[in-house]
Amino acid sequence: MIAPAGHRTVRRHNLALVLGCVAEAEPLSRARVAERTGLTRGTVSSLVDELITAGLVTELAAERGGPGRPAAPLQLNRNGPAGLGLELGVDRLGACVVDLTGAVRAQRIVPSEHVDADPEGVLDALAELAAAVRAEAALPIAGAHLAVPGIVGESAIVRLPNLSRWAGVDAAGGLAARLGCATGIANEADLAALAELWFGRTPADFLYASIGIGIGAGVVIGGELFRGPGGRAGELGHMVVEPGGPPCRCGGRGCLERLVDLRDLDRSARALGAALTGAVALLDVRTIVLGGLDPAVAEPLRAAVAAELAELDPPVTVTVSDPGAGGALRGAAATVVRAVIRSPDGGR
Amino acid sequence: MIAPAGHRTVRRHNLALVLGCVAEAEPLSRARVAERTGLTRGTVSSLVDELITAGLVTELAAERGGPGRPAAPLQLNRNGPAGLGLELGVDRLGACVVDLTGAVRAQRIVPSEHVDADPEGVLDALAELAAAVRAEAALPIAGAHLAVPGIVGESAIVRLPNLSRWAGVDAAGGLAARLGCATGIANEADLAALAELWFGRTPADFLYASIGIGIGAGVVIGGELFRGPGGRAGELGHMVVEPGGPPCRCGGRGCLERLVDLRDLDRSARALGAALTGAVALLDVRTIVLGGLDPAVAEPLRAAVAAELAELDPPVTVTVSDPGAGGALRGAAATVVRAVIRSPDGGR
DNA sequence: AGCAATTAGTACGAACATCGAACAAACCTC
DNA sequence: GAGGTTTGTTCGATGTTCGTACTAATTGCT
Repeated sequence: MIAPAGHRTVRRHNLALVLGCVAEAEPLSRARVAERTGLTRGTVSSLVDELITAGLVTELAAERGGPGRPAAPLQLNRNGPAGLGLELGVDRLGACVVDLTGAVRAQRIVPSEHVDADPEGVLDALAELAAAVRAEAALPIAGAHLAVPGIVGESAIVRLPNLSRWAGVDAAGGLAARLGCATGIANEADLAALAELWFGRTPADFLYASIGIGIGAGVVIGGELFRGPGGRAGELGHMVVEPGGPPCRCGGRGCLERLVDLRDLDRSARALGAALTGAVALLDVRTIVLGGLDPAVAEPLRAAVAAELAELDPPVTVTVSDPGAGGALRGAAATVVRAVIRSPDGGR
Repeated sequence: MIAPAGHRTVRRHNLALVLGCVAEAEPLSRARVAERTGLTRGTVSSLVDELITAGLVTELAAERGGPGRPAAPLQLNRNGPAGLGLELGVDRLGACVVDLTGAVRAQRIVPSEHVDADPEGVLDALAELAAAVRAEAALPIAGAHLAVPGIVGESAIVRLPNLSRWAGVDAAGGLAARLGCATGIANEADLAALAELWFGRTPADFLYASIGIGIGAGVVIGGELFRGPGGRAGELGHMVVEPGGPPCRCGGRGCLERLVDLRDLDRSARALGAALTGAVALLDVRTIVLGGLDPAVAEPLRAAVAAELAELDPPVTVTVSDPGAGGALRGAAATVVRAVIRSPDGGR
């Protein structure tokens, strides 16, 4: 409720509407787009023209079949602006390029132990990796997004529990300078949750629990990431599971993160069950996705956690993350192209 | 991303923009509204004309002061459409009328023990109470909203833990028929949280914990109520505080609701502290408002809970609800007028 | 008194995006 | 090859905002 609306606003809105429609169910003719969106065929034609000249949409050869003039199928431009995803893990670096449809066009992941390494040197290595996938994909890059294993504030890293040397480092800014394109940054669990939403088999509302070296979570409500007022929402690892238990660096006591040890699945499942029961009560999500797990551990843990939540009403479904979804790296890259699809005019 | 935008949409948006601007900082001249909204003075004139003929805004006598033509102050119409708030408590009934500014223009609260009473009879009594406040306020009623102590689904009561005879009763529909106006329904804690937001001294992000016969919570994020996918979000009472503790009817074990007993403030504060620590981690709210408390208990409990949360980083503020905010009843009534202000054309 | 300066609100034409309807294009079937 | 059907484009009408010029009403200075 801040900005006035005018002609421009309407055009922007409808441009995004048409592009989103094509992205959702390509290929689609102009006539079908008109039906789905409620716009006139004439208006759709005008909007599609603009999207084509912007390089976001392409028109395929006419498709003959039934009676009447054959439709010209529209689809997202596979050679249009792409997203560059970057990952700074505790023990690896990753980079990938995703095209407008979300397909991975190039990807590299290299092990890289950098707990004690100089952040600037790591950023150099990451930029080099990015250059390699960019060259391989040979697509125009609309922007980049970086996944980090920690809490992210306003475009700067606030806390990386397992990478203490990064405290206060402006990783997004450093990469933007090295790469020459706008670079966002977000929590690894949040981006993995989005990948699960876009490329996995989740409903529009779920909690993604990333159970790795720490425990993080990404919460998706209504198909949107729920970040909370300060961007720190979903800190599942600091739910209190054992009141009066061992103190945690967060200031609480008996936090989940300190009680989960995957060598003891029963104990871990009980702790996760308690934390997730609370999360379900508070957020009202009915699906839990467990991610970041070793394949050998995943299914037993899933079953044990599901048993802990079995009595809840309404019932809660517990699943394991979809390996095809692509994780935080693809989520980061897809975040960029999703932003393009949401506002095709690119902010003017 | 569903509806196409056109002239109509723009007009609606700007109408709401102007009305919201006046509501936020009345009285305000057309020129100031133009400055604040970014619209042209001409456009604002046109929009204000429409709002005045719709009976939502009134023009006061010109205000002389500095040089130049005196401004005609605009304000919300005190005699415009009003909201009817209704409350179905465990041991009382309430009704109130609130004008467009949110001011209470008539209010009645009567004790009424109806755990064993017939719902239809109770609705009759509530409708009668509503008729009385309507007559007293003598304002046109835009709609009604009902506050209930339980979980609300899609416009029907889903569960009222303390009023078992109401399971499955369509209270909103029954009241709409009796009152002759559209009637919404929501959880008591949610509406009390909104009252706190609109008429109290809270920031735009907080958790309101209603500690009465049960324990509920209303979560406000970014100035908006966070309801969750199924409208059940904020069930603080079913956070797990004592894993493996006594079973709860929700299917969990060791739920907060079963462990809080205000006669033992220390124990209650520890349990609340554990649940709220989890809520803070998950939702990232930094302010907790305690409501529904006896004045004698409120401050000691606040202090005890604040002590439990003292170590958290970033810090969390614990306050007691503002008695001037008006609680769920005023929140219900204000919900109606807020809806009018948000979409002044009334949906066409 | 009278006149300039200042601010508020109104009037009018231009720009722009959608809508509706008519039209042209391309294919299928008979 | 004629008729029917569906797709996509063209063109004028409608409606809303914007920019500019104009009128209105008051203060303050000469």
